[in-house]
Amino acid sequence: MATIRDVARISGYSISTVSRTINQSGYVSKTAQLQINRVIHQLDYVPNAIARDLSTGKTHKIGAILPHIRDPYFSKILNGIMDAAFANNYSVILLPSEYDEAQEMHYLEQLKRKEYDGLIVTSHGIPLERLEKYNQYGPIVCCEDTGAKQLNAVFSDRESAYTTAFNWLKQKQIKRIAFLFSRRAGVSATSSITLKTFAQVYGDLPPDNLVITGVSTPAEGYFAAKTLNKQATDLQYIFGNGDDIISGVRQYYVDHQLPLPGLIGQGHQISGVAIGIPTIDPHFYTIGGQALQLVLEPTDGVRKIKVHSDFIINNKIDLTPNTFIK
Amino acid sequence: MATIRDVARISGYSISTVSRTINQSGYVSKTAQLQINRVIHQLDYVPNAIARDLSTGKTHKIGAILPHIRDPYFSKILNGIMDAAFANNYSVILLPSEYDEAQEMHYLEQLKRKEYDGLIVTSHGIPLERLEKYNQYGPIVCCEDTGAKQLNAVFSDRESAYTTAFNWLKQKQIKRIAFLFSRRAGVSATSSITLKTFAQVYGDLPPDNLVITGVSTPAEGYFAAKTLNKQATDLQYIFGNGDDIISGVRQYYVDHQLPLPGLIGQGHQISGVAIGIPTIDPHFYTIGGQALQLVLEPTDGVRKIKVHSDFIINNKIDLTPNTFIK
DNA sequence: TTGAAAGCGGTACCAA
DNA sequence: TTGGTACCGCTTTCAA
Repeated sequence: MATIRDVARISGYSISTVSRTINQSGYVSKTAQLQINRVIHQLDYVPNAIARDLSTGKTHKIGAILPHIRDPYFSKILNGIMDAAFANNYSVILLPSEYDEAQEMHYLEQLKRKEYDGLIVTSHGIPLERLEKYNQYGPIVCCEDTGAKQLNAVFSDRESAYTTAFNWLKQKQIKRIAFLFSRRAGVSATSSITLKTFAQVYGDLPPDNLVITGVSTPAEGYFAAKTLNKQATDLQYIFGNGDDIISGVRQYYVDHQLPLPGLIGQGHQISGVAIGIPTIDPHFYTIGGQALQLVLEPTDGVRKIKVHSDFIINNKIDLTPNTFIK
Repeated sequence: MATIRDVARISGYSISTVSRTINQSGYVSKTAQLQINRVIHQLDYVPNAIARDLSTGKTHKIGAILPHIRDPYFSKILNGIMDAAFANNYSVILLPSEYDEAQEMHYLEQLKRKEYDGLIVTSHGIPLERLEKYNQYGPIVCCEDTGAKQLNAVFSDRESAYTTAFNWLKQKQIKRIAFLFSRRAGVSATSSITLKTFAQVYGDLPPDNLVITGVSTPAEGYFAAKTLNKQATDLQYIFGNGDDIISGVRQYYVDHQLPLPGLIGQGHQISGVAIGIPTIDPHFYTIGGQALQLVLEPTDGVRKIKVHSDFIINNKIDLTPNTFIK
């Protein structure tokens, strides 16, 4: 592989002149350019990216920590990040964590090592305090409400959509509502907000036997339905943590020819449209895009950006091409 | 940010000794280790990844070219790549192309510039010949049958599943079958194989008005259904290029209260399970994993790996947790 | 067991 | 317009 030194030597010009030619910066005579470009072509030379990165101190890469991409939630957010990165001439590195703290720490260390120029944390297992500490080593953006913490955030304003949804249920005289969460309220911000909003509308938290945690796949939804069917009588609605998951729930009732309770999904995914259930659309694609924008921004202080979310009652296929991208 | 030089200076040892301590290579006395580690800790020092990459000539990153990740096809394959990369201590860089040739060329150039150690091409717009040329600059693996080309490949053996599916249809006396493709047969390998296999079983290609191309979203599926319903009478089955897309097709018939033709999907996605249609499962997750394995392998010659695919008639939710990951 | 020094392949300042 | 050269921060060989 030819280097800039080879080009310089063979063309008879100096390294500096070659560098200037490559980067089209500073003064280079037409003749020099011609000569140098000829040699570059002849040697099939291209500058080495790593060397350039080292010299400039930038990698033009942003790391995206996500538990996994099995869930459309993360696919959508990632898609938002990716498109925005692309538009800004950055590329994104996938950093799967499975919520493992050690793994997440590893990625934070990599930020410190300048493996990437910034970090987007879509979801995490480690406490926010830890993230906060690593902010000094490079820009970090979280995709959740970081509250009083000194951490950039882009997150969905779910309260409004949840409030709308719960009021809609209340108006329909619905009382017995079950909840599905992936992680329990202490750990997951989403779970806490859901329950808090519910309590605001209904005046009280749901009973323990109507809150199921540890559900994050359709199959787990299926089993959650089994549990609910056993322990909860008169169940009227199930508020799920994803349309796909609710599909699993529904399957259980269908398989056992049981009367189907009302279902509400989240994520505005295809599966929800297929079975025509109401859903919460938190606009993950937008969140991802904003997060990337923020991580690239010169960080004078901390910024928190709230993204609007919707409760979609009449959930039918959107005929605008490419809508499900987002 | 402290450098290895700072550590050397302050600890009183040489750079080499510090380096050896960090990498636990070569001989370092216990005392030296202790001293040096103390200084490392005190300075909050971590080695710079870019400098290390430059020195070793490796980035520990693999680029994954994909048109987009809206389609579960690419999510699954990406998931396979990602998990395998993780297991091998590599990370993956997302390289979205939208099938744009210029963009794909750009990524190939980046490979040449050593931006990553290897490249996985899940799908592409540029001709294989082009890819072949760039093989010299770093390992490239394609996720399709590369035929006689000198290009590593990991791909799905779809013929067998397609043959099974078409025989199943034939046995049911089904004659009028429509096809949905994202790109036309000349461009897309999948389309060609589908039609070829169909012809083998049925003895003839489907009539032109039963082949719809340019369909790659549920919304486009919806419109395709509209077209089919107009121009194709007696339609018995629709063979779609994705479960999600077929969901869009189904929606059209449901919306207009038309008799639903038989539907066959592809990808083994949740949406297909939700509406209980037969589907082709090409095991994309496995393909992604194998592709990564291959790109890391010391490349003595070219390898082609075929991954088995299934025709799933009784498509119900798989109750093994996490199955839809794959 | 340790250290000097030559890379790795660029960038960019400053002098000519 | 051009070139010399000091970085960027680490690895690795070889001699001491």
